[in-house]
Amino acid sequence: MPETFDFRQSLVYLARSLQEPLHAVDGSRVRKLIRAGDRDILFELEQPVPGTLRIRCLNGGVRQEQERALVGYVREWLDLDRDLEGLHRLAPRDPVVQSLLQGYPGLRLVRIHDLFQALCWAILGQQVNIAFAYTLYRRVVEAYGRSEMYDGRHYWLFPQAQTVAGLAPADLRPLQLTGRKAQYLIGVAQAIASARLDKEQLLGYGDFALARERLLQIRGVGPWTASYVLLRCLGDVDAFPMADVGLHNAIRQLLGRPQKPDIYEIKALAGNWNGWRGYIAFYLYRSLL
DNA sequence: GCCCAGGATATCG
DNA sequence: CGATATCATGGG
Repeated sequence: MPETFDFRQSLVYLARSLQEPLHAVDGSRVRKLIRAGDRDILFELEQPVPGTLRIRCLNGGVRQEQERALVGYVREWLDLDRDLEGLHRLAPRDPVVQSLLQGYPGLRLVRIHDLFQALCWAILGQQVNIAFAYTLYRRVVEAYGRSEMYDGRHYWLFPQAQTVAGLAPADLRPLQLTGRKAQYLIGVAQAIASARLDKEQLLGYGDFALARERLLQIRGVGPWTASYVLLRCLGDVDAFPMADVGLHNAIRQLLGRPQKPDIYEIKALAGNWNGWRGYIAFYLYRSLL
């Protein structure tokens, strides 16, 4: 376990919404259902001793190969393999970074493994407040995802792209998605289901700028959504959703300003964060909880 | 009732 | 290319 990691910080972020359908935080542990090849694995993550993490499968045994997949999943989910030295080096000469690192020591990016899920979450979050975005998200999951019951609670898997690809906007409208969000989601689902869009393909470019261009070709994916997905799903820690009003507000609070800084000031600030703009964006999101 | 919210797109000058 | 209109709905 890296020294610059505090599991409790992950839990705070994971517990930010009571409507979150895809994992459940309960005190000092989190439970989550994931697809693992031929079966679904419900696992529990806990920190019995500082500096360690314990992964336990709750719904049956795991073969060695599944165990490896599970460990890999967790390492990606909580961004455990990242060397944050570069980020910490920024702090001494940047009051914003210093304040964030002091405020949330050991916080690491919480990633979204599934590309379809990440894109949907971003699209649902476009131009609406987070609370409403969670409401839409939960409705989509509960309408088209799979769930497994454990210990009196449902654990959900995000819907598969193939499922949503077969829907019509009229199917999603009753969930109170706007006509546009419905179209965007279905379009993204079709792109992924038909393999025109694929996470491995995006990572395979070996250059996040190319992945970004590819994402921007998708209808409904603009600069904000592309950056958000690059950060949360693809792990591009320099991807900064510049147009994000939430980030603007986080920076305003941090600087103790009455009004949001304009785009030029934000660009100037972010200019000092080269290589780590996305990670700092995640810390800024955290500061809004 | 009003303003805001983790935007994207089409259209215009 | 930059500014503007439109979408469209809940939260506070």
